[in-house]
Formats: sequence, structure tokens, C-alpha cells
Amino acid sequence: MGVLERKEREKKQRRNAILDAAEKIFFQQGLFNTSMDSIAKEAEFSKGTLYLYFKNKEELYRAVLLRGFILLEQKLKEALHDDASAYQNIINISTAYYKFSQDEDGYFNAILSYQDDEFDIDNLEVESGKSLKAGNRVIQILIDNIEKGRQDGSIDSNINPLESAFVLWSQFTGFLQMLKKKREIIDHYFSVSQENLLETYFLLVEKALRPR
Amino acid sequence: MGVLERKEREKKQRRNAILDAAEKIFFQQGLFNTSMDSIAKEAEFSKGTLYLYFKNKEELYRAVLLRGFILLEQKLKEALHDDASAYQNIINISTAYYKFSQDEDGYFNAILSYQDDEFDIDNLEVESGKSLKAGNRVIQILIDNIEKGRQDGSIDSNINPLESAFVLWSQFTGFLQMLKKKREIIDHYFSVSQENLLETYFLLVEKALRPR
DNA sequence: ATTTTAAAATGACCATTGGCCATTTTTAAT
DNA sequence: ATTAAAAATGGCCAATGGTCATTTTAAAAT
Repeated sequence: MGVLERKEREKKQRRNAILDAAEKIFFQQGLFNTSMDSIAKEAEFSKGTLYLYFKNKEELYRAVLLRGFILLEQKLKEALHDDASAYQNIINISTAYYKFSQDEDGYFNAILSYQDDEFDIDNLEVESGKSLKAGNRVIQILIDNIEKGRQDGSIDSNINPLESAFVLWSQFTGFLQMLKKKREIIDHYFSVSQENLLETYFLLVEKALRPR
Repeated sequence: MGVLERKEREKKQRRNAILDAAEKIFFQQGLFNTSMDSIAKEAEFSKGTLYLYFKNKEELYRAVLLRGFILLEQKLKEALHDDASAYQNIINISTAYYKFSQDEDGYFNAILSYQDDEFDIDNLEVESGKSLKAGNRVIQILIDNIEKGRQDGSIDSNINPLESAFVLWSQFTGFLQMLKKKREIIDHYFSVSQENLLETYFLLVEKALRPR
């Protein structure tokens, strides 16, 4: 009931309100077409206030990314089934990630932007550090499941869980990026549908992961 | 010998000089930290002149990308060996693309930026259109080789060349992006080396592509 | 040579925007 | 009612992409 606790709580609420506004505008207009002024207007604060809660535009976007990673982590975990094989669960979480990329456009774009970010490990900003760790947790889900698959025999035992988790994550993200950004062009120039691309991806992954 | 031809030639030279300058600054400072003024200074023209040769900064960067795609296409073609199996040639061009991503940092970043670009097919700018087509030619190399592999038996005949070419291109680009941008972090948080990641990628691709 | 015309280049100027900070407003403590 | 601290403000600055009226340069015409 202390006044300090209340102030702390209100501060978090204000921070969250700014994040809500930022997310809304970022998702509508994209990172580069979004001005801090328009976020401020949406949040009903002055621009200066934003900088009391976030160091800069970059960090604000990273805070949105963090939400995205947390949501993704949740969706992937929901996709897991205890009674399914580890291999099947890899397919399950891949499918969940595919759906995420289609349904959560704004968050997925934030992840793509993150994938292209090269940051200084010794000099991480607050939100960048948090989102990095959240991203690592997502990868950890993959690692754990590949490890399980080696044990339950549903995944080729020659495959190293750690390395292949990073390979799967990065290559699937790259694939989903193409699906998202180049679908129209591929359809137009090569008459290839999104469904066939997805099917082919999963076909190749099955062959790659399954025991020979 | 006409004066018109000479002027045309000189125009191309000036355009190329601007491109050289732009490339130099873009590669040193990155797309967003490069100002048109600094390019103009490097090219020894005024800023206004740049806009006589390129519609805007975006198009200028796309023109650099075009150079990158042309160089990549050349390197991939050089990596092909007539006496090798089609599968082996896929590995050869993949390795060449990997080297390209490591050696030609600036061009590879331009390609990554391109991968994230969503453009209106009905309203393509000049340089964007050219680079798009150059990118398609790179993919075509993959398509042709997978097709060959189905015929010479070095690649699983269940695999559709068109679809799997796009899958391979996008997933490998995504993988190389991770290698480029996250190598330090992966090493730091998971103690996984670039070499092991690359090895694992090729292991998975071999299993995926080879006949069962 | 001189004048006219066209092509090329210039750089001052504008609007937008990320970020800053001196000042004001609000809230809590005394 | 007064003081102190916290929060918010909005005017300001510097950087920058892009434009355009003017100037400069080169070619063509006389």
C-alpha cells in the first residue's frame, strides 16, 4: 500500500502505454516511417517523455521485439505435445513459427530486423540484451527437442543438437522471410505457390532430420 | 566518333564514378549511416548531381546491389565444374556463396537488405527491377543444377527443382546471415564455432538432397 | 568570332526527424 | 503552506534526403 509501490506500478503502466502506442504505429507504418512524434501523439505524451522511458527509438523497437519473442516462445511451447515424437514436435513448432510469421506480421518483421542486427556483445543496451536472451530461449526449445529426438530415435543420431538448432532456426527464418516478402514475385515470375514452397521445405527438413 | 556517342559514354562514366563513390561509402559506413552529401563529396560532385543520375538513395543502393548480384552470379558460375555431379556442383556453388558472404561484406549486406525488401511488382523502379532480375538469374543457376541432379541421379528425384531452389537459396541466405551477424554471440553464449555450424549445415543439406 | 540553345552541375533551401535540455507542472513530504 | 522531488513538456538543434531556380559549360547556329 506504500506510495512508492504505487508510483512504481504507475511508472510501469505508463511505460506499457508507450509501448502499446509504439507497437501500434510501428506495425502500421514500419520502423523507418514511424516518427517518435507520432508515437508520442498516439501515447498522449510529449516526445521528451518517451526518452524518459526508453533510451532511443532503437531501444523502443527492441522492447517491441522482446514482446514478440515472448509471444513466439509461448506459441512454440503450446505447439509441443508430450505424446508426440521429438521429430513431430520439431515439425509442430516449425508450423507454429510459420503461423506466427503469417499472423503476427509486426512482430515477425521485428524478428527479421533483429536477425540483421549485429550488436556489440560487451556494450548491450537494456532492451537489446533482454530480447537477445528471449531469442536464445526460443532457440533453446529447438535444442532441447533435437536432443530428445536423438534419444527417442525420431531424429538422426549423427546430428548435433546445438549446431543443428541454430541451422534450423536461421534457415527457417530465412525461408519464412522469403515467403513473406517475395511470395508475389515468385508467383509472378516462376508460378510457384506458397503452399508448394512450404511443402518442399518440410520435405527437405524431414529427409535431413530423420534417421537414415 | 560522333559527339553524341562521346557524350553518352561520358555520361556512363560519370554515373559509374558516382556508383564507385557510393559503394565505397556504403561499404564503409553502412546504408543508414551514409549521407548523400558524403557520397557527393567522395564522387566530387554536388549532391544535386547525384539526383540527375539516380532517383534517390534507395535506387543508388539498388544499383550497388545489382553489381553485387552480377559478381555473385559470376562467382557461382565459376564454381561449377562440368565433370562434377550436379549434387557436387550444388555444394560447389553453396561454398562459393559462403565465401562471397565472407569476402564481399558490402555486397552481401546489400543482398540481405534486398531479401528484406518487399516491392510493388507493378511499380518497380529502374535499379530495383534490374537487381530483381539479376537475383532471379542467380536462383536460376540453382534450378538448373537441381534439375540436372534429378537426371544424373545425384539428387533425390522426389525433389522439385523450382521449389527447392527457392528453399535452398532463402534458407542458405538466412543461415549465412546468422553466421555473419551472430557468430560472436553464438560463440559467447553457446560455445559453437562457425566451422561447426557450416559443417552441420552441409551435413543436413546432403541428407536432404541425396537420393534415399 | 559571336550568338543562341541545350545540357550539366550547382548549392542554397526546405521539410522531416531523432534526440536534448532548460523550464514548467505535478505530486509527495515536511 | 512550504519545500523538495519526480514527471512531463515543448522549443530547439543538427543532420539529412530531396528539390529547384540559377549558373556554368559545351555544342550548334549564324
